[in-house]
Amino acid sequence: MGAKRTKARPGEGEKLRDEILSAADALLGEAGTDEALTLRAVARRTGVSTPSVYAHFPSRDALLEAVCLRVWDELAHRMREHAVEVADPMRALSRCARVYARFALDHPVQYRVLLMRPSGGSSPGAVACFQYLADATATCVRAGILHGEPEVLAMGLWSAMHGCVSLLIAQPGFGWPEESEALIDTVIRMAGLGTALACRVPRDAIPPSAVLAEDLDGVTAGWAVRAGRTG
Amino acid sequence: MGAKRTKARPGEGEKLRDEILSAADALLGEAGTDEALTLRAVARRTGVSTPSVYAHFPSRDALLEAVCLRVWDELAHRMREHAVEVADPMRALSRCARVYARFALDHPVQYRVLLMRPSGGSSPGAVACFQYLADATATCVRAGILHGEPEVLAMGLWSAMHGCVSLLIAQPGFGWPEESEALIDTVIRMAGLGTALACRVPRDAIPPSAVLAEDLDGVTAGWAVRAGRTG
DNA sequence: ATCGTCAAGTTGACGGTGTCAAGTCAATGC
DNA sequence: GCATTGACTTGACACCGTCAACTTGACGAT
Repeated sequence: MGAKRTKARPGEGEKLRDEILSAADALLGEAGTDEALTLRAVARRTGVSTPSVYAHFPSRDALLEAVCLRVWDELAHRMREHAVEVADPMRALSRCARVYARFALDHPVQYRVLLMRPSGGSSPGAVACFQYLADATATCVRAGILHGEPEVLAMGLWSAMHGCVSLLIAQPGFGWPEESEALIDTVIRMAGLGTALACRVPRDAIPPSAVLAEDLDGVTAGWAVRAGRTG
Repeated sequence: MGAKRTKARPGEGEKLRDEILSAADALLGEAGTDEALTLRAVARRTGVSTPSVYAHFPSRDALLEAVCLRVWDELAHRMREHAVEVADPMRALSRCARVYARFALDHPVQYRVLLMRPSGGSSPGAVACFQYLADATATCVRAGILHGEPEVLAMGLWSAMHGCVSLLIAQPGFGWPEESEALIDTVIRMAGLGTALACRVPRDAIPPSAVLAEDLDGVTAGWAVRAGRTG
């Protein structure tokens, strides 16, 4: 809309900031790429001249980051919503990871901008993403289920989850399983069980295959029964 | 260098293509960002006019992809070099994953361009990366150490490894362990062991924490001895 | 030896981009 | 009523990818 705007009164400059963010958000949503977020496009859509954006954001990148961070509130909300009433810490962690993946795939553009781009320092989006997983991991450690430094374990889990969703986002043409949920499930199970194991066996690499296969067969025979009963 | 070029003779047009690729490679290396790869900069450095690049590459993106794919030969070479003479399939897989991570961190710009960007189809770089891990995984399956669909297991492993290195690349300011090798080790152990376990326990989620902790304690007590002896 | 041909490169331009310096203009405080 | 000030605009700069049209120069054939 190129409709005329009545100039805001002194003190109401903040209102334009929100309008700019909304216009930017709409652009991202419609185009599905951050390349569509042009200062000129944003300005045109807000009904304002291009350099006016600079009154509220120091650069295009700052605007891009700000508009992408907006949806992070939703991540916080989903995390809170799904974390309650899950007594078992390991199941809570798995739930947390699933919410994480779902959030990333629901907001691929924003996730890509904040987590898959060279960011000078550490992006606030990344810190938030990690924190939720780290909290759930720490709970497992406190409960005696996982052993080791919670932060390191959480980084491992985060890596697995991020790798999964970022590949799904960046390489949609790869021959993934028809349902991306299947891959996410696999990664969650793998990362969860792997973390549980990796923090118990000694640090010097993966045990030899013979040992691995033999011991695992014993363990999983038991699990096959129990998990079937209680799941 | 703006030095004059003697125009190539007919049939020697391919030579310019290589010079362009080299110039582009140097630009990426010096700047550490693909944003420095400007058609004008490439042309200037090659001693040629800007549109001449279009005789060999249909677009800037095509040139960028081509120059990044160049280092993939090195990945192939490293894989072949390190894969030989590792008899234990599980150790070979772990070795393969380590080489993968090392390669990615040694070529962050190229890795980012080919794997961390929205690519219409599936990028050849991604396919290659996956293939090496998939081969090593398939060997483990054939050896009876891992069970399940090799492709799915490999995707899980790939996710974990890619997540690890892509976060290290894109979020260098995050509070990672001082030595990135430590994180890589953790992820490899975690992903490897997790894959070994996840393809054995039934599909319906992670076992309840009580079961998990109890069984794992039994397993890992044995491993602590054996792995210490044979590692 | 000269000419036509044709590949190889160049010139110049177009529309688009982020960004900045200077100017405009209405509402406010005195 | 006037100066001030914040909000916004105008106009420009340098750069970008890309394309159409033009020039150049080496070659084979005559």
